[in-house]
Amino acid sequence: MPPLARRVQRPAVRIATFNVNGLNARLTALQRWLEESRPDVACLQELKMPSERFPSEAFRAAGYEAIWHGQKSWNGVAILSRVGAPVERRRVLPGDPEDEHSRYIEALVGDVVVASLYLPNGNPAPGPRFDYKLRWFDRLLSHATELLAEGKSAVLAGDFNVIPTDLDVYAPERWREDALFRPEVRTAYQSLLGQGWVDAVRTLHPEERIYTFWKYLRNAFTRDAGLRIDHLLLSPPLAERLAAAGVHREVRGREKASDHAPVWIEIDD
DNA sequence: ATGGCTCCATACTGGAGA
Repeated sequence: MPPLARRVQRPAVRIATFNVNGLNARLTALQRWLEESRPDVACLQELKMPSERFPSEAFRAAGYEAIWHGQKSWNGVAILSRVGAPVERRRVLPGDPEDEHSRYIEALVGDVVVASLYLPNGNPAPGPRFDYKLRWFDRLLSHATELLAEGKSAVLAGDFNVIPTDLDVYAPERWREDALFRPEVRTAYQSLLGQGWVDAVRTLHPEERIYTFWKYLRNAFTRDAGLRIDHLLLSPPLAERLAAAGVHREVRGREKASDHAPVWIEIDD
């Protein structure tokens, strides 16, 4: 498509992902971000609350219908939409009936398959927690293949806990042995791309240093000592319509901020 | 290798995060 033709079209759908690091602690900041940026679809991670405490009324008041999968203290994922209620397809990543972490939820929003995922952190590595991360990643690879086979517009959005390349971390050498950066997880991430999934932010900004997470410690945000670990991966039919992508960095700089910033994309109609 | 910070639990301290 020629650039001019793209420019005159109106973006039809804006999809965002945001690891809120505790929905109770973040509700006010989250509501402010929703009012300001008005994403059509927002995928949330790290709710850190039981499902029965999810503040669905607060989101409805803001114009969003939601589906969610919480659990006490840890994990928890949700999908919000203001363009029609998300129609849930699954709330568990297939492949391990023993896995009780709430790290995956998937819905149809309009004609787009939307998945909100929170991949395990995996530290310390090596060890059982890292093994769990790799097993979870294998399950994601299997399911992602099946999603692509449907041929639909689809997005895998969330906190992948993967730093894809040296460009995605402020100090690569310090992170080599970390569970977010070890070769095994980078290879798994590359396998997703190899299947045909498109990393929206990196595709539109191939050379730019873009971060989505900064530790709370040691003024990491002020020093811009960040990582890019929150991603939106698009199936080919959706990637064809990708118009813009970025990070709402300013949200990370506010009072009572999450340690992650929202990541967003715009999809042409 | 550790600690710095923030969240959650039923807590005055510890686990997890990344």
